[in-house]
Amino acid sequence: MAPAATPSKPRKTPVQARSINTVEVILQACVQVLLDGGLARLTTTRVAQRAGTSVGSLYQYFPDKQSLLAAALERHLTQVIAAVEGACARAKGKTAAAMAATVVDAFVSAKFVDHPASRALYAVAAEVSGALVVEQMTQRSQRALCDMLATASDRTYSNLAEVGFVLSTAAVGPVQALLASNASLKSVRAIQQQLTLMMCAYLKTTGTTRRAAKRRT
Amino acid sequence: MAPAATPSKPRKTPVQARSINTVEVILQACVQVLLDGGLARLTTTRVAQRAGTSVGSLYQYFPDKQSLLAAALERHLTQVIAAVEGACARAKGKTAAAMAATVVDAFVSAKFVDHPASRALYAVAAEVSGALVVEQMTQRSQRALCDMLATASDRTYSNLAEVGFVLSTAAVGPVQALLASNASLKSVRAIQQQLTLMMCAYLKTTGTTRRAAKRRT
Amino acid sequence: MAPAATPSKPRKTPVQARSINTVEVILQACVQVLLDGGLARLTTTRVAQRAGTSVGSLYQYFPDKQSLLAAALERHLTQVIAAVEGACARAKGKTAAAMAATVVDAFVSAKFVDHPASRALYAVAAEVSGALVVEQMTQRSQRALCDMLATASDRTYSNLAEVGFVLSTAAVGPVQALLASNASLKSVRAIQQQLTLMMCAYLKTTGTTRRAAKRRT
Amino acid sequence: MAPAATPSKPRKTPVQARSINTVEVILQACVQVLLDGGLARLTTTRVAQRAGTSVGSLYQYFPDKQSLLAAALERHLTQVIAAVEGACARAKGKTAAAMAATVVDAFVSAKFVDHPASRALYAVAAEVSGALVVEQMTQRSQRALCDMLATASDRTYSNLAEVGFVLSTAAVGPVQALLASNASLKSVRAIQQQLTLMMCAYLKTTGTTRRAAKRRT
DNA sequence: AATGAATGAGAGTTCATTCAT
DNA sequence: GATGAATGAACTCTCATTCAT
Repeated sequence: MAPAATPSKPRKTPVQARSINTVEVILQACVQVLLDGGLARLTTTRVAQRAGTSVGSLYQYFPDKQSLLAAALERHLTQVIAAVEGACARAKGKTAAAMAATVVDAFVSAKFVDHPASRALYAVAAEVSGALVVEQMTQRSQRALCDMLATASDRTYSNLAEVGFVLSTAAVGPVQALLASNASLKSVRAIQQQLTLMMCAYLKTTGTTRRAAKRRT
Repeated sequence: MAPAATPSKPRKTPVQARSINTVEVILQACVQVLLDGGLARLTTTRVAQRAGTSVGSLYQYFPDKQSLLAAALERHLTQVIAAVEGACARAKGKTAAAMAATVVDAFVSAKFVDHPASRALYAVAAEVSGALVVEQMTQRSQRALCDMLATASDRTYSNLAEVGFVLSTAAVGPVQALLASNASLKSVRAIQQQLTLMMCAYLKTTGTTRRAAKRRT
Repeated sequence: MAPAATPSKPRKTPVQARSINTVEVILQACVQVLLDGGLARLTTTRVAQRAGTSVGSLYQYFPDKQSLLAAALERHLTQVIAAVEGACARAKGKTAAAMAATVVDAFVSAKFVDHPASRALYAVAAEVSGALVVEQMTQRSQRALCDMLATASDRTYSNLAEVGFVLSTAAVGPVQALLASNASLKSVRAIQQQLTLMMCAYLKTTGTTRRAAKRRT
Repeated sequence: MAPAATPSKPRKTPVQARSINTVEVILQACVQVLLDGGLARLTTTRVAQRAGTSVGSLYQYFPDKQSLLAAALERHLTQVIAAVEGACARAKGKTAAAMAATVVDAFVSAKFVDHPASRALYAVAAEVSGALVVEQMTQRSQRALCDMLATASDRTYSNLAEVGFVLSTAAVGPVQALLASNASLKSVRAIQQQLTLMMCAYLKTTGTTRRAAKRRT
C-alpha cells in the first residue's frame, strides 16, 4: 500500500520484521501454494520455499501440516467473521431491511477483498481438520446475527436461532460459486443485490411486525 | 439392455452387466472409504478392497485416482440434480410460492437421502478436479430453474439468470452446515421450512406481478 | 550349495525362489548394511538396495524399521540358541566336565559360524527393541542348560537356576570381545579352551558330588 | 583447584572451573536422556536442555554428537576400570582365591553403583564409535589383571594373557543381563557369589601350584 | 561466551500405478 | 480379465550443526 517512496533502505528492516511476521508470511505462502495446485499439491516444503524460509523453520511455528492449514483457514475466516460481527454491531437497532443490506455487504466484501484466500481455502474447509474451524466460526457469526436481529426496530423473531442460522449460511453457496467461476465484479455486485433482496424479503416475512413498542416508547 | 434372446452369445452381456455393477460397487466403496478417514486417508487399494476387487480391476474402470473421485462426485450430484430437475418440471406453470416449496424440498430431500455420500463428497467437491464437476452440475440445475421460473403463473422475472443462480446456490450453505453438524431430522425440517419461506419471499418480491395474462388467457 | 554344474538355466528358478525367500534375502542384507556403517548408518532404503529390492517391498514384509532389525536379531539368536539347545540335549546324562565342553563349543562355534551377523547385530541387541528379543533368547538357553545340568552323572546342583544363568551368560563377554577385535581363529580356540576350563572347574566346584546313585543303580 | 588467592585474575579460573563443571553436567544429562528414550531418542538439543544449557554451548565442548556419546561412555568405563585397577593393586601378592573375590566384587559394585549409567550406555558401547572406547578400556583392565595375577602367592600362570582376557570379559555378560532385567539386589549378590566361585575355581585349576616360593621367602 | 533460530540433507514411510502371472 | 506384488517418487517430519546476535 505504501508507495515506493524511499527505495534506499527497505532491505534490513524487512528482515527483522519478517522474523516477527514469519508466521504471517508462511500463512500467505500457504494460500498461494494452495492457489496454484490445490490442496493435493500442497507440500510443507513448497510452502516453506514460497515463504522464503526452510521447512525446518516452518515446523518451528506449526507442529504439523494439518495445523498449518487450519491456521491459514482460521486466519481467513477470522477476518471474514470480524467483518460480519462489525456489521452486526453497526446495524443494531436498525430496521430488518437495513440489517440485511449491511450484513450481506459485509460478508460479500470481506470474501472478495481476499479473493485468493477465499478460493484457495475452500478445499481446506472441507477437510476434516478444517470442518472444526468452520463450525466454530459459523457459530460465532450466528451469535452475532442473532444478537443483532433481536434489536430490529420493526420486527420481532420468535425463532431467532433458526433465522440466524439461515442468515449465516445462505450467502455461502452463492459466494462460493462466484469465487469458483472467477466472476466479474459486475456480476458479483448484481448477485449481492439479489442476496440482499432475498434476505430482506425473508426477514420481513418471517418476523412479526413490531408496532406499539415503536410508538409509545 | 438387449435381452439374452440368442443363447449363442450370453458371454458378453453378463460381462458387461458385471462391469457396470463393478463400477457401481467401486463408487459406493469410494464413498464409504471417504466416510471413515476422509479424503486424506483414501487410497485406491483401500477402495478396491472395500469393493471386493483388486486395485488392478479398479484401474480398468478408472484411469487414475482423480477420475475415480470425480466419478463418485458426479454420480452423487447427478442424482441430486435429477431430483431438482424433476421438481422443476413438475412445478412448471405453478405459482412462485409453489415453485419455491417444491424445489427446496427436492433439493433437501435428495441431499439427505444419501446423507453419507453428501458428507463424504464435500471434500472432493472442493478439490480442483471436483470443482469442474460441481460447476457443470450447478449450471444444469440453474438452467432447469430458469426454465421453470419462466412459466410462473403469478410472476415474471426480468433477470432470470440471476434469480436462477441465487436459487440454485442459496440452499447449499445451510444444507452443508446441517450435514456437517449431523443435525437431527427435526432441525433439518425446521431449516427446510425457513429456506422455503426465504425463497418464497424472494421470488415474490423480486418478480413483477403477472395479472392480465392470467385473467384473459 | 549346489555346485555350478549346469550353467544354463539358473536364471528363472532363483527368481521364484527369491520371491519366497525375499524375507531371508532382506535379513541378510540388513546384516551386511549393519556391518559397513553400523546401526547409525543403516537405512531402510539402503537395506532394500542391498537386498536387490525396493523399499516398498521391504515394507511389505516388515511393518517398520524396528521390526526389521528385531527380526534380523531374532533370526541370528535363534540359530545360536538352537545350537546350544542341541548341545544340551546331546550332553544329557554326561559328566559335568563333558557338559561344559559340549556347551561352550556349541556356543562359540555357532557365534563364529555366522561371524558377520554376530558382530553386526551386537548394536541391535543393545537397542530397546532388541533387548526384549535378547531376554527371551537368554531365558530359552537358560532353561535348556538347567534341564541338562539336572541330569549330570557326577554332580547335583542345589541352585540350578543360578548356575544356569551364569553358564548362559558368562561366555557372552569373551566371545563379544573376540568378535569385536577380529581375533584369529587360533586365539578364538585358545580362549574357547580357557572358557571350557573355567566352566568345567565351576561346575565341578559348585555342585555336590553324586556317588551312591551312580554306584548302586 | 587453586583457591582464589590473587583477586586479580578471578576471571579465568572460575570460567575453567565452570567449564569443567559444564562438561560434567552435560555428560550426566546425556546419560539421563539416554535413560528415558534410548539412544534413538537422544538429540543434542535434548541433552543440552537437560543440562540447562544451549546446544551452542554443548558444541563448544564436544565437536559432534559422536564424541559426546563417546565421552559419556568413557567417563563411565573409566570409573569402572579404575575400581578394577584399584582392586588389582590391593590384591597383589594374595592368593588366587582372594584375587578372584576382590576383583569380582570391585567390578560388580562399580557397575551397580552407577546402575543407570551402566544400563543407558550399553547401547552406546555397541555402536561403532563406542567399540573403540570399549576396546581400550578392556585392554587396560586386562593389563591390570595380568599384573596382579603374576603376583599370586599360590599359583603361576603360563598363559597370563589368556587368563587375563577371560577374567576381564567373563563377568560382563552376567552383569549386563542383570542390569537389563532390573534384577533385585539379592539376586545380584547371589550371582556375584557364583561368579566369584567360578573365577576362583578357574584360577585355581588353570594355574600351576607355587610351593617353594611360599616356603622360603 | 552463550544462545537458540535457522537450515536443509536425509530418514522413514506411503501409495498411485504398472505388469507378470 | 483379474490379481496383487513390486516399484520408487514423493511426502512429512527430524535433528545435527552453524552462526548472527
